[in-house]
Amino acid sequence: MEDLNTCIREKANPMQINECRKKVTANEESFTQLSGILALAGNEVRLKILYLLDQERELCPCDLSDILGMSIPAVSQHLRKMKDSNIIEFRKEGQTIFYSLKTENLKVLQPFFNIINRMNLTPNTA
Amino acid sequence: MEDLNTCIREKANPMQINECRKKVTANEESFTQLSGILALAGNEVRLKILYLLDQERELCPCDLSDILGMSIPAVSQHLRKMKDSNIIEFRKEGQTIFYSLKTENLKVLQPFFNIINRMNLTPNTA
DNA sequence: TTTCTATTTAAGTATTTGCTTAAATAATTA
DNA sequence: TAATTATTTAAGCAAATACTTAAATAGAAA
Repeated sequence: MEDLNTCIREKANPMQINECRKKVTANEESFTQLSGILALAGNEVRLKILYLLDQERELCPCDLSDILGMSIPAVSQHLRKMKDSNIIEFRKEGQTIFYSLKTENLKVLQPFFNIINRMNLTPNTA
Repeated sequence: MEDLNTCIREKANPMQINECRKKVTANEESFTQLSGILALAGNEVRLKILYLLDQERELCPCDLSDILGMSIPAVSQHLRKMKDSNIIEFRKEGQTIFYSLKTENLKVLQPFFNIINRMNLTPNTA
């Protein structure tokens, strides 16, 4: 009873643990970047927004609010988060702002959209 | 000044909005499921754990704690979360518990691991 | 200019998250 | 049996989230 909550298994493989440590540190940046994008897409509202932007090419906060049935500020704050993380961009047309996906991140996001479309292969049961 | 914070654009396309609503409701379940998995992988610690489980086939909380440099209870709670969401499973060997990825979810997770591996194509600058 | 429309921003709040430490389980060994 | 080891669970807490409402900004139309 000297080092409580520390668990140093006799059967542990120090070589394996060391190799794993190396892999983690070598990819540290990738883990940070990727988990950031996944965290954004890991919110149901934002995943829907991303999916809709992919489908429609571009949409404004007003329409998104209408489609998703939630307040405009709520939508706007989600859009800002994604804009700040550089996964979406916008263009102005009068007082309307159209948001769209940044093509750079499509490689990461496209598989998700494919999954969503593939998951729902029974649109009308007829 | 009658319906503040509601924005009904004249230029909005009601057809488009209606189609979008349909798409969202048709895929409601997919959005919930997928965003759940993405939220799990959207945490940097958990993404590392998933990556390591993929690389090593299976690992115990003790070794993961050692590799990641964090407390065993912290690791254990992440593992529980992923076990509860059915993306990992475990087997017992004595008092050691080995966690591994559930193969069902590999289709969703594999692209992430590929991205991590591809992101780091300059391991040693020599 | 004033009013209206589209959007953002700010402030407040309830909920969730991810850790900490301490205690509880459960299998193993002495 | 008691002590050790591997792990989980519980309680507590600071920080992050995601909404709300109200106010601010800015372009368009009257």
